[in-house]
Amino acid sequence: MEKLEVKTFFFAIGDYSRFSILAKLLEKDLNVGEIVKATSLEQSNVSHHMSCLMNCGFVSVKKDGKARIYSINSEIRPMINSMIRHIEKYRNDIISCDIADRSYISKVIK
Amino acid sequence: MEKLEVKTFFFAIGDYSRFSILAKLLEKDLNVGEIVKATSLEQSNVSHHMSCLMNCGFVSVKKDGKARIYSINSEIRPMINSMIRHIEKYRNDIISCDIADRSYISKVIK
DNA sequence: TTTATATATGAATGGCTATTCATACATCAT
DNA sequence: ATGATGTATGAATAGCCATTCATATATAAA
Repeated sequence: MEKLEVKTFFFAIGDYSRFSILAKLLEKDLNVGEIVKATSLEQSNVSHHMSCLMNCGFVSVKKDGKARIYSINSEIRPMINSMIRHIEKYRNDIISCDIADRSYISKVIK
Repeated sequence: MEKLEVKTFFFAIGDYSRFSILAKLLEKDLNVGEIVKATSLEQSNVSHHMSCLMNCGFVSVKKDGKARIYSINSEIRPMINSMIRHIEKYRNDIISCDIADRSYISKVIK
């Protein structure tokens, strides 16, 4: 396990917006407009994120008229599910951590 | 699953240095000096990371003379293991992703 | 007490990168 | 064709945060 794959893995999946998109896609396939509504992200921003998720092999896409329908790749479903379960189970522990660096995060959370 | 816990979770675990430390701690408990050797990080840097991992509940510490021996908390062992397995299994897919953003990463990897 | 070793803490900063803005491209309807 | 709608792309930037440097604290040995 070397630096490149670990950094790339967390770069792709460790961003809140991208992880949220993957979580939504666990439930059902969505086109870009639907992802925009589901996440409250801007359209161009969503497209950038989808480009990242596509190229890292986390999602697939198919055309449907003007729309592009994205679906999560089945191989990563268990991984995402286990991360979500972990975050939900240890929610309180995670939130209660009180490190200096957390101030960085707090500033960003609206 | 809300923004704060997701961001905090990935903030703590999604950093390569911290993830590497956790991976080392899966094998055996280590004091700071041993972590320094195992990861080639600087001592003060390791201490900063341990502070983060402590406060987020990922590791525990006990004194042993001048040394502080850190151990990974058993609840997160399965999670870290599954992440490592995933990264190793899909190593080629992860590495072969060719997104614009990857240039950010490539610059950093030595 | 003095010195040495192990670890922690505080401040500063350089560079990564999510987001935004502007615009281009693709498809469909009229 | 022309307009409308859905999506992608390129460039710019603001600010997060890992790392480094300097220093403090803690413990042990002499």
